[in-house]
Amino acid sequence: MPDPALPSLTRRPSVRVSGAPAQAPYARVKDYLKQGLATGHWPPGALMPSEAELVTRFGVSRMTVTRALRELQNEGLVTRVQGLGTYAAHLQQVASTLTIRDLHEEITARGHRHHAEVHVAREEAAVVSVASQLGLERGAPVFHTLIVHFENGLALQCEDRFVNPACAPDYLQADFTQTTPTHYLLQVAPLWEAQYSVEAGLPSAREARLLGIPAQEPCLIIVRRTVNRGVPITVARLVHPGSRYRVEGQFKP
Amino acid sequence: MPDPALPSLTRRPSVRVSGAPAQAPYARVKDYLKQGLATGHWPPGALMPSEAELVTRFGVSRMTVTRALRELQNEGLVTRVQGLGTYAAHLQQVASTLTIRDLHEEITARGHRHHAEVHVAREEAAVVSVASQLGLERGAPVFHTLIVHFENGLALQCEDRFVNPACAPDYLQADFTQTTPTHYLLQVAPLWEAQYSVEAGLPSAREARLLGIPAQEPCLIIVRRTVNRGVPITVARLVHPGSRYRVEGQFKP
DNA sequence: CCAGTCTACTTGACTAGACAAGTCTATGCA
DNA sequence: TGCATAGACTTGTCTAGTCAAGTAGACTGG
Repeated sequence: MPDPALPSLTRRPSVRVSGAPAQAPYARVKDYLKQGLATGHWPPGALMPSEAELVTRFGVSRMTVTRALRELQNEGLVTRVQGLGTYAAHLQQVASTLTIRDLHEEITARGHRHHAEVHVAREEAAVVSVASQLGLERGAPVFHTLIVHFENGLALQCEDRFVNPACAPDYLQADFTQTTPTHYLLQVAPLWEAQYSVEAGLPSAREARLLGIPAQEPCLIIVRRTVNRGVPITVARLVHPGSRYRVEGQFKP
Repeated sequence: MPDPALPSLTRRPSVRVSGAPAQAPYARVKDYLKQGLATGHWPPGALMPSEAELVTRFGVSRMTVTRALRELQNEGLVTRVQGLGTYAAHLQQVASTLTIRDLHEEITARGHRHHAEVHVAREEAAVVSVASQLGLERGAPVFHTLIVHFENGLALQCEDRFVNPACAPDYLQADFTQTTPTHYLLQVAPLWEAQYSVEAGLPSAREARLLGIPAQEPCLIIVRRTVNRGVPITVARLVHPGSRYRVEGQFKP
């Protein structure tokens, strides 16, 4: 396979000529490969240059080339197999990502006012569905909160949450008009793993009433389960009026 | 700050005793730090051990420690500042991620059958909204496809897509009953950047008819805009019946 | 013809140094 | 007192080499 154009083969320890940005060598190698991938010079599945080739081509040490390739691998742009070589990744298999942020942070970042109404905050006996998701016995005590979050006085989220008491024994003592459960739980137990599901659906009658929306309004429903070091912490159902809330994100390889 | 328990200070080049997994040194350092973060030994914002400290503590070279720390940094678990040190990250500021996959891949991965109905596939003059998103003049020619995707005979997605002809001049020649537009476009121009928005809403009358659902059924609506090397490629509106489709994902630091 | 072995090439991981550059503190001078 | 500067400490990046381990193809003996 021939090579894409090399960007100036001048070497010597990244000399900063006048106001030039002076890119680090590993970044130069990385950009060279990235550009070849972007232009289709190496179509998905193609064998890319070996480390040794890049070493001689760029006149850098192998560690430098290795770093560039490892970062491309972490970004999902290439696949590396020991003994075989480096291959251009099948990008269509690369999953894109969406961002979900903490609600309080999101609202204040917009320069808006956030407040919360606490409707339920008590200990309950776990029903089967909750118990199984939190890894508890049926009937075991769990903490239950039902909080409605407002942005500039308009209901944005109805947060129905169950918490494993073993992970946050003082959960119910927190003042959830001042801090969000997410924020509190992250302080008590750092987040280690979370599973999400996002769907569109109708709110329950109670949720519609709490959110102040018609029962037929489509809602964006996020169910989130958080696990810390193998121990389930919390399960939450977050219901948002479809007309007021959307999730946005971007994907950059 | 005192130190979390060290996992066996025995060194010497990772000797594989019997069937032990023999963890790589950089992974041992990484796990040590990860565990300290998980147990709250270094709460968010705390100053963590310097590279020099870890070098003497683990008896490895600085490159090894650097790699462990750089990977933790890429995972968003620590923040590093030149001249200052390494700090435990404020996890609550870390955005979680959701995964969106190519529909055809998703359906076949479930072992189900995928087929598509092409309702529109033609060149049109761009209206203002489309032109601005694709970076074209109003009235410029754009390719427009409207395709409904089925999983085991049940409509799952209504895909309304506009494509920049400059990026994929032969787009309309493709057989979209055999390949998805996403798949085709990824072959023509590798994906470099994408912006998403996910919301719950009602389908248009036409969308409801094409999907075979009532006009009042809540739908998960994803709007995706893809850009390759600064040039907009395509804008798509993907409408999914809320009762049949959800987006799932997980977040692992 | 087949099975085993050998070799060349590849990535994976590491070492022990080096220099650069950013941040803070303590010191000394005007 | 106020300011400049010199260290000490930190991360960022690089070099030139080493050994280990996985893969594929060629070569050889039965």
